[in-house]
Amino acid sequence: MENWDEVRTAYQVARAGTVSGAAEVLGVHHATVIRHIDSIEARLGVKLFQRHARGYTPTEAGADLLMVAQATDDQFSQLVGRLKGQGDDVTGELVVTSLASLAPFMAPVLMRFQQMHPGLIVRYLTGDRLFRLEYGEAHVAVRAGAVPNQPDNVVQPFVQQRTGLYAHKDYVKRHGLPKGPEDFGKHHFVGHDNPNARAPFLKWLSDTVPPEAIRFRAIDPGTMEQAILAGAGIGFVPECLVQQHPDLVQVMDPLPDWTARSWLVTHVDLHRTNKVQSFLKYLKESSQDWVL
Amino acid sequence: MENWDEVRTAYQVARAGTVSGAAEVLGVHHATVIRHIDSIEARLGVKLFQRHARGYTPTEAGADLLMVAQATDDQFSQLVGRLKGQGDDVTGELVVTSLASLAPFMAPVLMRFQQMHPGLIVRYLTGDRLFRLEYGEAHVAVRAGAVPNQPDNVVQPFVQQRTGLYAHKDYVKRHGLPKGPEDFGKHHFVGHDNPNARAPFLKWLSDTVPPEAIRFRAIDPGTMEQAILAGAGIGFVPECLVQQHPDLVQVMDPLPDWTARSWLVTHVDLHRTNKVQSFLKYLKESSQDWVL
DNA sequence: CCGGTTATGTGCATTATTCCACAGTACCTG
DNA sequence: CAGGTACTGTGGAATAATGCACATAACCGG
Repeated sequence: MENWDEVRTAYQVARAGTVSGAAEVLGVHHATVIRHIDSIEARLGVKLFQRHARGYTPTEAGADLLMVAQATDDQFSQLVGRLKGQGDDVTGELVVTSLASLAPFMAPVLMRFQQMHPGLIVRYLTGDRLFRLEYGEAHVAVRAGAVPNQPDNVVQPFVQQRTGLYAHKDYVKRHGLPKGPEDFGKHHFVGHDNPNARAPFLKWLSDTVPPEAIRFRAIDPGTMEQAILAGAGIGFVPECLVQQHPDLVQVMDPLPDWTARSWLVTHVDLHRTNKVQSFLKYLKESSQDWVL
Repeated sequence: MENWDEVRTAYQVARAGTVSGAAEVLGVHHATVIRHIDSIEARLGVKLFQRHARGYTPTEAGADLLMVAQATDDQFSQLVGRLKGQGDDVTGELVVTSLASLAPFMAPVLMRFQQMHPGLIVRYLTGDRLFRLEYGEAHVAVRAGAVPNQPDNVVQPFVQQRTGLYAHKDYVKRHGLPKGPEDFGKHHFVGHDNPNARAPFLKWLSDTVPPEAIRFRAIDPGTMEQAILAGAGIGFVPECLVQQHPDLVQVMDPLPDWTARSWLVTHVDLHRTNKVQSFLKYLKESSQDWVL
C-alpha cells in the first residue's frame, strides 16, 4: 500500500458517502477525489465503492478500509497532539554532557532538576569522547576552551573556572618558591603528558617552562591534582579546589589567560524547546552560586 | 494531520536513517524526501530529525512518529492482504433479493450454499420494495418481467415460470367452464386489485375479461391462490402449484405470453467477484431441478 | 410534469510536485 | 593526505496532479 493520501481520501469518501462531501472535508476539488478513488481501486484491483447518482456506497472492501483508516486517523491525531505538546512539557530524556571535572557541580543541579520534573529521565554523559550534538547524542553540552563555532550549534557563555599555579607547602619547604620565570628551570612541575594539550594554562606551561622541568606528567586532571598535593611539584589547580586544601601555596599571581572559559552549547533544533530552555535557565541560575 | 504521504515519507526516513535510503525505498528522488520532511516539520512546528552529513537522526518526536507510522504501515499491509484476497474467497455477507413467490425454491438453495461456505452469512431479502443493486443493497437479485436494462447491471436469463388459468372443481361444478372468450362475461374471475399490474397474464386478464367479471381482487399472489382454491373464481396459478392441488381444473390452454420470465441481475462491480460468481453458478445448477 | 437541487464524470488550462544535474561537506581508507 | 564514497542541499526543467467549467443523471417537491 503506497500512497497513503489516497487511503485518506477513500476514508473520507466512505465516511461522507459522497465524493462531494469528502472533497469539502479534504479541501480539494471533487474531481481530485474521484481520481484518487479510481487510482486506489485500480491499484488494489478491488472495488471499494459502488457508484450511483446519489453518492458512493462502500462495498465490504470499502467498509474494511474505513475501519482501518478510522483507526489510523485517530492515531495520527493523537500523535499530532503529542508532538505539538512535546515542545512544551519537560519530559522524556534530557541528555547533558560535560567535562568530567564539572561533575561535582553539575550532578546536584541535574538531580534537583530531575526532581522538579517527575517525568524526566536525566542522562549525564561524561567522558573523553566528544558527544556530538548534531548526531542527537545530547541536548546540552558544556564545552571548554575556545568558542565553539560548529554550524547549527547555539553557543552561550557559561562559567569561568579560574586556575592558579600552586605547590604543596611540603614542596615549598624543600625547594622554595621561584622568584620569577628565570627560576623555573630549577623547579619541578606537574604538567600534562600531551604537550599539545589545549587548555590555555597548559600551553603557557609548555611555552614558559623548560620541558625538563616538567618532571611529573599525567593525563587526568584529578591525577595531576593528587600529584601536586603529594608535593611532586608546582602545577595548576582550580581555585575552587584550593579552598579545600589549605596546604597549597600560590606560586605566582594568576594570569588572566589561565582562566578556562566554558560554554553552553545546544543544537539549534533543540535549543528553542521548552525542555532545553527550562534546563538552561535552571542551570544558569544554579551556577550563580558556584564557587569556582 | 493532513497529507498522510508525508507521514509515510518521514516514517521511511526514520527507519532508514538517511534521506537517500528512504528515497530508494519509496521509489522517489531524494530531493522529494527532503521537501516532504521540511514540509511536515513546518506544518507541525516540530523538528522530527536532526540533520547531519551522515544522515537524518530522529528526534524524540521523530521516534514517536516512527512508532505510530510503523503500526499504520502494518495495518495497511494487512488491509491490502485482506482486500486482495477478498475477491477470491466466499465469505462475509451474500445478499440476495427476489420476489416472495420464489422463496420456496430459493431458500433451500441459499441454505445449502451457506452450508458449503461456513464463513458466509446469507441475507435473503424479499418484499414489495425493490432492493437496488446500485445502492449496494444486494449482490444478486432475481427480477421478473421484462428484461431489466439498468446501466451497470449484468443481466442473464433465469427460470421461466409457466402459469395457467385454473379453477377449483367446486367452481366448475357450480358454473361450468367457459367455452370461449365470449363466455368470460358470465364467469367469476380472480385478479389483481391493481389494473395496471405488470405481469403479462394479468394484462391479458384485464384486456380480455370485462372488469365486472373480475369479482375477487387481491394484491398478494398467495391470497389470489387461496381464493381460487376456495372456489371464488377462475384465475392464474403457477404450474408448479397446480401439481400440489389435484382439485384444480385447467380452464383453457395456456398462452405463451403467460410464461413469466425471470432474470438474474447483479451489479457490474460485484458480478466478477468469486463470491457472486460461485453463487450464480450454484443457483443456476440447482434451478435445473426446479419444477416450475 | 417540470424546474431546482445535488450528485458524478470529463476535457482542458493551471498549478504544484517531482526529477535531474550539480555543488558542497563529512568521513573513511590506503 | 589525497582520492573515493555516501550523504545533504538547491535551482531549473519536466511531469504529474489539481482546479475549473461544463455536461449529465437522479431525485424531490409542488
